[in-house]
Formats: sequence, C-alpha cells, structure tokens
Amino acid sequence: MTNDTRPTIADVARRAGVSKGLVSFALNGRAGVAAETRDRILAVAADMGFSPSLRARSLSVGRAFACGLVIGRSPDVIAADPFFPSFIAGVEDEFSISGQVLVLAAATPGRHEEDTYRGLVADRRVDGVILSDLRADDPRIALVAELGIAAVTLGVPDVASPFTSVSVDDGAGIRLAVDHLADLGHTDIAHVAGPAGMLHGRSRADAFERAAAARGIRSRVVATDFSAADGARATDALLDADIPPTAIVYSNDNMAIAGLGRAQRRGLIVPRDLSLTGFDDAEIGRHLFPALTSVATDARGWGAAAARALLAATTGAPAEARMLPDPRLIVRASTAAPRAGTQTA
Amino acid sequence: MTNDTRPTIADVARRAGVSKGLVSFALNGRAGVAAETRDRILAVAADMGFSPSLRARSLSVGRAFACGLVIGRSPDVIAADPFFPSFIAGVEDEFSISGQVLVLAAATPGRHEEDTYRGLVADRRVDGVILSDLRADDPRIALVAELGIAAVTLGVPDVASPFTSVSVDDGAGIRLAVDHLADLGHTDIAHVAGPAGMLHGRSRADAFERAAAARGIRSRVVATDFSAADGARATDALLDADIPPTAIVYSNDNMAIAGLGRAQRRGLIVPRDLSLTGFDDAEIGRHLFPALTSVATDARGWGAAAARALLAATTGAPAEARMLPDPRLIVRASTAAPRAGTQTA
DNA sequence: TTGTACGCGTTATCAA
DNA sequence: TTGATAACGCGTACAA
Repeated sequence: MTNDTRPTIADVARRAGVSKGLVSFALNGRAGVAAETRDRILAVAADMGFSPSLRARSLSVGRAFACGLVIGRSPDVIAADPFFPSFIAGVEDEFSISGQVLVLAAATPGRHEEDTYRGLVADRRVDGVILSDLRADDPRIALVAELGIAAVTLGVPDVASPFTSVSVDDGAGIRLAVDHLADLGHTDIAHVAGPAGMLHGRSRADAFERAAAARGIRSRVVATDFSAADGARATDALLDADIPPTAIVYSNDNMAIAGLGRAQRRGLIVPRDLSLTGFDDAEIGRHLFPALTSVATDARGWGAAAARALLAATTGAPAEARMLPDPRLIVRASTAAPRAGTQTA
Repeated sequence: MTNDTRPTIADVARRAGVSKGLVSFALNGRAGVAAETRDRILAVAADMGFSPSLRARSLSVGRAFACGLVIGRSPDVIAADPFFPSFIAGVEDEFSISGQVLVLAAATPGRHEEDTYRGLVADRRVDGVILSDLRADDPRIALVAELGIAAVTLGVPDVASPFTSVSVDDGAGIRLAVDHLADLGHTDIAHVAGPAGMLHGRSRADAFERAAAARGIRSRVVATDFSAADGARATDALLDADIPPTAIVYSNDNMAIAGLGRAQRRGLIVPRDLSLTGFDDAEIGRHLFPALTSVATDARGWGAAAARALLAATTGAPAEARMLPDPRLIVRASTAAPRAGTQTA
C-alpha cells in the first residue's frame, strides 16, 4: 500500500546471505550468532539503513510500544493546572529514549472515562496506562486490572491495587505551609481543600488538620472542586465568618490565585490582613502581586519516575510503592505575620 | 504471545463457513458479497464479538490510525498556556468518534524537534501531525512535507505549504481590544508582543499597529518570548518610560497577569492608572482583581476543526485554508477610561 | 544456523 | 456476480 521502499528484514537477509531469523537474532543481540556473522549482518543492515517495522513487530510480539494517559477532568480544570504539561514533559523525557510513545486520550462528551480505557485496550493501542487524579474507591483500578494491562498510579490508591504507585507526600508540603504560618504567629488558619472524593485533595486536607492540631491552631476546612471559581467562593465564605482566619492554605495554586483576587476585591491587603499559600508553584504565581508562597513539587521528575515505573511494569516487574522527594515550600510575599490585634478569640 | 482469546477473522470465517477474504469484504461493506451471505457473516461476527485487530490492519493497510502533536515549547511555557488543554480536548472530541488516537510527543533535552518528527514517521506511528505555534519561515513545513505524511497547520504559514490550514484571525481580536481602549479614551497604548519569530505573535503585533494607526493612537510594541517573566520585564520597561502608556494590550494572558502584578507592585491602581487586556481568556483571569479583560478564542472548537481537517487530509482531501469564527473581546474590570490629565503629550 | 509457521487482516488473482 | 485461494506486510519464535 505504502510506496515505502524501506528495506525489510528479508532484504537484509538476502544481501547478507543468511536467513531472516538470523538477522533478527543478530539485531537483537541474542546468542547463537557467530561474532563474525553478526558483524557482517549488522554492517549490511546499517548500510541498507534498515530499521525494523514497528508495526510488524507490534503484530508479532503483541505489544504497542505505547502507553496511555487518560484525562478525566474537564479541559477547563486541566488548563488551569500547571501540573500536566510538566508531568507530560517528564514522561517524554523517558519515553523518548526508550522508543515509547505517549497516547493521550480524553473522556469526551460522547465517550465516558471507562469507555476510553476500554477502547484503548480493545484496540491494543497501549501496553499500559498512567492513572492520575486518584479518587476515593477509584473504579479505574479494578477496571484496568480487569483489562489486563500494566499501570502505575500517581499516589497510593485507597483500594487494593496490583499496580506500582509513584507518590509524592503532599502532606509534607501542607505541613511545611502550616508550620511556616504558625511560625509567623498565625493561630487561626483555614484550608481550602479539593473534593474529598479525590485522594490528593483528601490527603492534603488530612495533613492540614493534623499539622494544625500539632501546632495548636484553630483550623477549618472547606471543600471545593479544585476550580478557581470554587476557590473564590470558598474564600468568600471564610472571609464572611464572624472571625475570619488570618491565613488560608489552598490545595492548589489556581484556587489560591482566585482567593487572592477575592481578598483584594474585598479591600484586604495581602499579606497584611490575610496570608495565603498555594500548592503546585505555578510559574505565574511568582509574578502576582504579592508573589504567591506555594508548595513546589517536581512534576517533571514525577512524570519521568512514573514513566520508568510503567516501562518496568510492562516488562513484568513486580508492583512496588515508590516515593519521590518531599515537596518544598517556596516562601514569597503572600505570607506574613498576622496583624497584631486582628485575632480576638 | 498474548493470551488473547479474541476471535480472529479466520474464526469468523470458519464459523460462517466462508473464506477470510469474504469476511473482510462483508465487514468493510464492499461489493461482491451476496446480501444474504453478508448478513450471515455480519451476524456471526457480531455474535462472536469480533472486531478486527488494529495492529494487523495497521500492518496490512499501512496506516497508524493515529495522529501526532509535537510540543516544541518548553513545558513551563505550555503550563502557563490555557490553549493546549482545551485544544487537545477539541481534538479528542473528533478523534474519539473516528477511532483515531492522539500521540503526544515532546522535544526533550535529548531529542530535538526535528528528530521527534522523524522518529514518529520512521516508526510510522502517525498518519499525520498538527503543526502548532507556527514560526517565521518554519522549517517544519518542508520537513513534514519531505517525510510524506499529512498535516494541518494552525494558522497560515509564511512559506509555501501543501497542507490545510485552520486559522483564527488573531488580528481581529487585537483590533477589538484596541478599539475598546480607544473608545474609552486612551490615546497612548502599548503592545507586549510575542516573539517576532512566531507567526501568531507577529500577526497580533501587526494588527495592533494597524489598529492603533487607524485610531490615531500613539503606539509602541515590545517583543517578548511569551513567558510571564518576559511579560513582567516588558511591563516594567514600558512603565519606566518618561511618558508611560495608559493602556497595555498583551499578546497572551500570562503576560497580562504578570504585567498586572508588576503594575500593582509599582503602586499603580488598575484600571485607574493603567488599563490592561489579555489574550486567550484563561479561566483564572476572571478571578483576578481586577478581573482581566481578554480576547477569547474557541480553542476547543479549533482543536475539533483541526482534527477534522487532518482526518480529511489523511484520506487524501486536497489542502485548503479554513477560517474559524473571529475571537471575541470579553470586557471585565482591567480596562477603564484613562485618568483625566494623565496624558500630557 | 536455517527453514518455516505464526500473528491477522487486506487485497489481488482466479475459478465457478 | 459470488466466492475461494493465496500472497503480502514484517518480524519473531521454534523445530529441525
């Protein structure tokens, strides 16, 4: 069909005067080929510019040499999330050197998440998938296990999982934020959390409550859907309280940015009247006024680690739980000591 | 290799008592199959839950049933760009219903852009690619043409191109912004542009100058690399001028947001002392204080249109130039009439 | 080391 | 016109 005149393995075999099988062995560096013969075959192959057809290989070995990432969230939410592009770049850092390719699929109006996974597997388009944005009792774990492909989860699921997990201790980041604020003298801190149904949202909220308790801080938590709009709403709700908090720890940067906007609209001066911290350390945060104090995770490193783990899993490596380095707190200008007398408990 | 017990076309043929070839013909609705026989074959196939192996099909017809998108920009810049996620969602809207898949590839530290395209084609992993972020004299046009795969360009290249283009008139959006500011009474407006080497950056800048001239407005343009950091720098430079502009039109939202931060840091009140407009209408913009006036394009619709065009191109449709609806200006709180007396020309 | 079957559809050729 | 047969795409794996 294609007018390809790419040399095939048969061409190489003919030119080298050996059989196809031997060429395959030589190319794959397997035993059973005399050194001299192998060198000759390799020379001929190189000379002819031969490279094996991925498609034929894919058909015969039953692998796709591709992995998938299914985006479940709406594009608006993703668009606001600095995590994915960096994460994907990290995945590519690994894939590009191992000849893998990343297949991106999105649940669309006409195709639900589960169908997306099923479709990918039905067509054998991927050897494995990256499961991100883990949810409570996430049905994808069982689904992907049933479908029989490899997977890695970003974070540790709250259900039994046969897959390798690659995690960052979000909680440690939240603790850094709380401790930072406590050190500044805050005694009444709120947390604008993600949905309880999302594991990282929940773990950040849990960590917040524990860290606040450990420092004897008055704490409250309000759940959101992680969107900027909801972050703004939550901020308003908190600031409408009889005794508003003097600091707010947000579960992501978007909400923190929206919260900052909200506070400023109300005439508050940040950080004088209210301290804010974000999570993700989005590039834009450092250009706001005031620049946003935020928790930084290495999304790119995470992507690379997940890709490595997934590659290992597709070749049969046993599942394990990997931890990445803890996030760091990048202190900027959105946090300061609370105004004296602000707090009248 | 795989322990698949998926029925093959041979199984269907056996069960239906016909040959493989006939099954193929029946399935693909080709002539030469008696209606009755075809119905029987189809019934058997459906009964067995047969679906053709994409891999085998791919091998025999020489198509990948996948298209690629190569990300050339650094992840930091992409992360800040709300365009891609929405665009990709739009692409998926189309691909998901036509059984195509989107392969995402990124230039990585170890692999340059050109090699990324070459790799994708060498392995025949894609039937076509989407060329985004067109540059001046973009070498990718000739490269992809040479590689012999289909493509669509986002915007019209400034070099001869054999590919379909799918474009939005950025300039119309910029004109809306300039006219809006002029209507408010601004007579000295600056443009923080993208790099001259990027076509959409350049076309926005050109449109800006034309629109300003048409309204008799004093204009100046400063080029950036599209990053927030550069947007901040450009803003500082403009505000350091002896007679700073009373309004700034930014070529994207990130720079506008960074510019807003910069202005505020200098003690300016936006929009009282300075009006700002963005481009992209990122979700976060409406939550800033003040909410950002911005030019909105339908990124998702653009993605869907590009996907449709690419699909058509892979099946041999002739190249054409498609235009999408003009962008709209979303007026929010970052623009207002200039302060009386501010401008002493 | 070689020969060959195999993975699985598609399509060209040919017979009825 | 309806259908069967076989070659093809290309690499891998196993028996000989």
